[in-house]
Amino acid sequence: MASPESATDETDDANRPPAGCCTATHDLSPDDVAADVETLAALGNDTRYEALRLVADTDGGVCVCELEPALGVSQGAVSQALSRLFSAGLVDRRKEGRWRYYSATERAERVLDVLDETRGDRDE
Amino acid sequence: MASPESATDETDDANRPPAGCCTATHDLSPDDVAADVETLAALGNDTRYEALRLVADTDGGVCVCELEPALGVSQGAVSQALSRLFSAGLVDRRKEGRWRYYSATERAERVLDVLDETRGDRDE
DNA sequence: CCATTATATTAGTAGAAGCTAATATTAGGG
DNA sequence: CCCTAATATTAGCTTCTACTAATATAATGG
Repeated sequence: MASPESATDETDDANRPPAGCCTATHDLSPDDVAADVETLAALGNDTRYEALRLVADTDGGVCVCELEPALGVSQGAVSQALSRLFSAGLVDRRKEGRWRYYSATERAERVLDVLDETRGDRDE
Repeated sequence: MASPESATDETDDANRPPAGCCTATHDLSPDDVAADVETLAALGNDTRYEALRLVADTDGGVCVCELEPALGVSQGAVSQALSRLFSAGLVDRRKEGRWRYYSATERAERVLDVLDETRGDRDE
């Protein structure tokens, strides 16, 4: 935990890693980080990921009842999954009669595309 | 739960949602789904997300000791975070002397880029 | 060899997540 | 109005997560 950047002593030279060391930082605001993490966490779950895939594959939008059999969880769970995707900005919803149709947002489509394009890249 | 696709009765017409209804499917193998979900779940956590951002922002690679102060968790936790990112295919690692350097994979860079490009898109 | 440093691993635990089942809400049609 | 169907919400429970603290492993240098 000595993280050699110590100006305390110049004598030891082999004790310091090459790169511009210590306490790296990035330039994202806490809000941006939170938004990204929420987006990713929302998708990092089988039920929600599959739900989004199904939603994204359908043009007109999908209603909850269509997803229930495909996802194999209860109606309540499907509704919860879609709500979470919605608040993460990954789906839009539109009400029509007694149904509610969900469709993927641009952000969602882009993320899914990148996953498709880079899947199987075991390292670069 | 009646998911109107029932050929049982033609009489009710208002009872059926417009789109090609029921039991949507996608065309990904279970392994692909699992890989994607693991990738996303690995990133859907503050510590690991920040760790990847820091790793991705540094050219030569970052060693564990540099991340510990920035992430504000214990050394063990940093190591666990990086291990998880590694097995999710989001970082590569290289050993050098007594340090281990981590760097972001192509998949990781692409995902981060998409997040940057689409952040703030509230729908569309 | 022994001490030290960097990282990994393990056990234990507090808290979060995700499900089901039950109940509430909203909309349409006799 | 009341009944039914689609979806949302809530409570409760169980399983998983992510951490800390402690310990193990590897590499370097006296």
